[in-house]
Amino acid sequence: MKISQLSQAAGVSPATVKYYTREGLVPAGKRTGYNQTEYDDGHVARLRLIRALIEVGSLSVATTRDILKAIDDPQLPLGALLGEAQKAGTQERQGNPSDRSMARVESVMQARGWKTHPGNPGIQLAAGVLDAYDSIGRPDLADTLPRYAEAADIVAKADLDAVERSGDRDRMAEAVIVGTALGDTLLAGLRRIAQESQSVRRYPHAARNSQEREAR
Amino acid sequence: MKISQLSQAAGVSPATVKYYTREGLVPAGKRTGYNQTEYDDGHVARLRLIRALIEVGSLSVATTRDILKAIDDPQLPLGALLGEAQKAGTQERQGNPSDRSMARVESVMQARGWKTHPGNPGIQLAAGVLDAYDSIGRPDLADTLPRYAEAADIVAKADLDAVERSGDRDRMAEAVIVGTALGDTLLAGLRRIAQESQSVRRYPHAARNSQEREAR
DNA sequence: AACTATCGATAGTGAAACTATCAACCTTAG
DNA sequence: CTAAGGTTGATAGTTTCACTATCGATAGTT
Repeated sequence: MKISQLSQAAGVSPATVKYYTREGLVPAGKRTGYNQTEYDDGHVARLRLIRALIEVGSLSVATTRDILKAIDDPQLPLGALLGEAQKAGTQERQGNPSDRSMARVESVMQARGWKTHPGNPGIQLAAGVLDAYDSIGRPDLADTLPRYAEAADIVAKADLDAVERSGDRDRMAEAVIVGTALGDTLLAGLRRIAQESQSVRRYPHAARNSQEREAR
Repeated sequence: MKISQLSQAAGVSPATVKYYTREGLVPAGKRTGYNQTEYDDGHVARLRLIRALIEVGSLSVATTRDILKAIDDPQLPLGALLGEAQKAGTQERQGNPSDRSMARVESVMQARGWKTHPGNPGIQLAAGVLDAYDSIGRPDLADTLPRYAEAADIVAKADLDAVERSGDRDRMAEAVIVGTALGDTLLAGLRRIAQESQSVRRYPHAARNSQEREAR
């Protein structure tokens, strides 16, 4: 398969295929001459995965590269892979969270019986949100925390079940990566549906015509 | 309060204050001379809110502007405000989702008794993720859908409760906006904690030392 | 009077994610 | 066999985003 066919099959431009290859997201094809390189179905699958992570999961090219590297390492145990996957959607927090917010997150963890290593990126992420609630003068919004945690538990169980059902190590690895990265988006979508539904149920008289101007 | 004091109080540079003012995220201060403008505490609060939405919620400046405009419009009913808030984190989907995925999302909605208007951005978002699962050859990952929906329901109820507890219209409006935008991040964080916890519970022997290299 | 701060306007910067161009060089239809 | 067209890696250019810097005019401060 030549680059134009690969490009066609995967739905990305040849220039982009080259770019991803340079950046190390796609393995180089098999050179068969000065200007001939042979690609295969594995390349097509890889490109589709990349596009899904970038477009649907909103990952950066650099994050996607790191994650794919983890999948490609057959030595890496699943636990470590999960650690890599979790870094997606967790852009390096700069100002680290306050002790107070960290303590609140830890108290929720204790309440749910959650145990992780202390560097889990989700802890910083959650604590950062609590700090943000404080900084805008809305500490009351943090009251949702236990119920969010209950929801997170349900999702995490579903995630791990999906990984277990996947079969061999490589498919499990893929499920970890994809489930974590795209799962955030899926959950966000469902949350929006549920929110509007709840809103309609509680305020049946609310005007919603402003939402008609979708087509702009 | 002069711009340097505002800048100090809110933790953003004077240049950035000017930029946000130009872009319409912050109302102009009260001019008191050719080169004097007076700002107040409302400006400080607004800037803190902006920083929270952009840094913690990862919203773009343009999306933040649109959302703030909705808060500022006292005519806009809460339902319409929710619609605006929901557009955050829902970057215009370009290729619209397949009928098959839309149908799957709708079937979950029916199962949970969810009712929304058809243009709800979450529907497209969720269906897009299902399409992505298909495109990478992992339709099995969509089996998590009902359990994700259960979790979304719990979160949405917590969200609406928080809005109701907020008091007057303006605080409710703020809760809708902030809860939707930052809630995604909070949920993502908690999900990561719960995931690792589940993983540790199920695979107690998994090596996790690769996660020690946090400080890079 | 000297110094510093501020004003709006405009130009510049740096990162990210592509996209275009290039000259050299195969492949293949006619 | 040859001409048209596809392919190669390298490199340069483009676009968008979110700021950041500079400017000349002017105002308050010591």
